[in-house]
Amino acid sequence: MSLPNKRPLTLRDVSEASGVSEMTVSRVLRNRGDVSDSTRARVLAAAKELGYVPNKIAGALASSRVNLVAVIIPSLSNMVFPEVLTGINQVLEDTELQPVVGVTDYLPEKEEKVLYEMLSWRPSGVIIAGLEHSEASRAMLRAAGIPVVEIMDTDGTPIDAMVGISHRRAGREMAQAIVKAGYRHIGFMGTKMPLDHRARKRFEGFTEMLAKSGIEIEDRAFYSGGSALAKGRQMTQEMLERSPELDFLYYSNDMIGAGGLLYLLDQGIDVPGQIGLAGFNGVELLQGLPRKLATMDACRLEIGRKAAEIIAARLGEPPVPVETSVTLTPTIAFGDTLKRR
Amino acid sequence: MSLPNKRPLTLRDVSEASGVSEMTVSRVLRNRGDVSDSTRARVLAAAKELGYVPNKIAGALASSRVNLVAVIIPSLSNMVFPEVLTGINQVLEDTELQPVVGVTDYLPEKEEKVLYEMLSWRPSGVIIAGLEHSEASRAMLRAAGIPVVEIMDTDGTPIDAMVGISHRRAGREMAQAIVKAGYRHIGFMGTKMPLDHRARKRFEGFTEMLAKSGIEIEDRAFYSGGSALAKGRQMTQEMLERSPELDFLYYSNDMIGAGGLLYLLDQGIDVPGQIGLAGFNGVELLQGLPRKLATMDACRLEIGRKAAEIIAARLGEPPVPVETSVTLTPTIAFGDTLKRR
DNA sequence: ATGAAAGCGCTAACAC
DNA sequence: GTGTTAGCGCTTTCAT
Repeated sequence: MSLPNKRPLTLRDVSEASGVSEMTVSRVLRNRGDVSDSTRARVLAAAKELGYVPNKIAGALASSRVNLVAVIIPSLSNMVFPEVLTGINQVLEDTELQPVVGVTDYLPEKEEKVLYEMLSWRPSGVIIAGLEHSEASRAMLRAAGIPVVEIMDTDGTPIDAMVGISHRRAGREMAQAIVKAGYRHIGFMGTKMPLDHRARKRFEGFTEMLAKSGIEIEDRAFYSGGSALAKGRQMTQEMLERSPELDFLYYSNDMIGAGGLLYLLDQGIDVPGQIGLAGFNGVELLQGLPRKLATMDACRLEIGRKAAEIIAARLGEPPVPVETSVTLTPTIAFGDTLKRR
Repeated sequence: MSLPNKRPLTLRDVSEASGVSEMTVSRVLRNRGDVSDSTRARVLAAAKELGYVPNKIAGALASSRVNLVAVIIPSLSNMVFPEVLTGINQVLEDTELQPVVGVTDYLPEKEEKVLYEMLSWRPSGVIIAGLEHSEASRAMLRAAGIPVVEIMDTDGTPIDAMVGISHRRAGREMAQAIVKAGYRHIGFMGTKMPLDHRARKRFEGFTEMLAKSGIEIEDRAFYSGGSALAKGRQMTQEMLERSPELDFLYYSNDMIGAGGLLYLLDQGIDVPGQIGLAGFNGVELLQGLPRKLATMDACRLEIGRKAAEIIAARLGEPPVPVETSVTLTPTIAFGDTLKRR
């Protein structure tokens, strides 16, 4: 531990301090090849003494191996992606691989930029949310020549591999459960995000299945920005004032659904008797609410784990062949806001 | 856009495709130096045609410049750090710098590991949460010879620069407000995290100020894991059953505070008349609750912004001198759960 | 305005 | 077990 040098330390410094060749120092620091215990000890002592931190940039260039996995997601703020990251981390922790996260804010141009930026670091693999990407992004991913796992959604064709759930089917199943429970006058609330393809697909599946029972959504509302809980409250109030005949409210995410639930309880409305409710995602938050919102788990942790496993398997030596398409099946949690039939 | 080659493209490929030297191609791609418009056009066309993505590893090694800023935080799951990241992003977006996030889970050993890992990529700067680090971590940070901004907390001495609030003072001020409002029997609930130094400092400031009024905390409880909202609910119930004399509950974060609030409202208890409540953080979620929890904003966005500004200023050409210690002052939001005096 | 040569700090491959 | 040599793909510097 010396005084702050201007010049960063190099292998050469450790080599000189320990009287061992750079090559041997390198071997010790990477636990490669045979090095005698005495030499190893001497090198480690010198490295520690100097406070040497290897330069991965040089290492990566020389070995053309980069232990990074690019993880590209739309957002960090809605609780769903952090959980996916947790799953990825859990798996990658047992490997040499390191996740590096990029955020796109649901913007294709930003996705393109982030992807370009990350690929320029030559990662060993990519995990990216969604199946919809700009043509340029798809081209980059194909050209990269590395494993690419598209996650969250399986309604489409992957570039390479995919892990997720069918949001269309999720929407259909919820519609089915609602109709089966006897609700007939349905309202929908969601985020104003034309680029959230998964929310869109859920909605499409939902309306499609309702149509089969001759039911149409009777009111809908979209929000953007602000506290989802507060918006859920406010939108629910507005919608019920506008459309008092509604007997079910379907929310595109649990947060606004929770806001709606709190509002209805406040008003003393009978849930799920007078009005039923359902959200989507299975967020942990719901556990603390006075009543449990019906929802559908998006299998976030599992998606993260599985995606990381595919990357790790592909990158293994030798590469293990793995399934390139994993569709998980979420189940409805009826909670206390959706009659069981 | 060619078929997936096994060998990644290099400058040389673009050079050959465009009939211009590698050096000139490099200049075009970085917008450096004088290049004739015709050459520039030819090069750009070739690069695009091939789908070339520059190799930053080689670039960084050659120029010994890396436009990365390491951001090291304890967690992504409690909403507070994503907001700090947003602030950092907002500022760095206007620069060449790119944040790279590492997560420590509040574990010093993991912090050390993550730091080592990140420093080995030779970032241009570090933003790291907290002032408490292992001796080895501090040594690494000093030896790195790059700007280091420690964030969130200013109760201590920074290695280089710091931006945050005084959690001790935050605790004291909340205690003061509570006593002033006439509450005398106080319970505390928090996370079981001996390594969350900021929560600890708030608690210390809180008890210290209470002591000045001759008041002592009469009951306390700690939790770990699970849904904070649910835990807040449950712990509040248990605490009030155990200590029915309490007239105020101070929570170490808003999430458990919100759980407590929902429980009390369920029970029909008069808040803030019979029992007052306060949390900490000013999370957006609270806006949707039936009643607003008293809290204190941790200035998360501003901390992120300011930290990034310091890094950017230090890294500018020429480096702009900046304050190395910024203490923001949060104010109490009384909401509907703390009598105003 | 463009090119040639040198080398960033490390590791692969081979020699001893 | 340990050392030597030759790059990895760029950018710097200097020449033209």
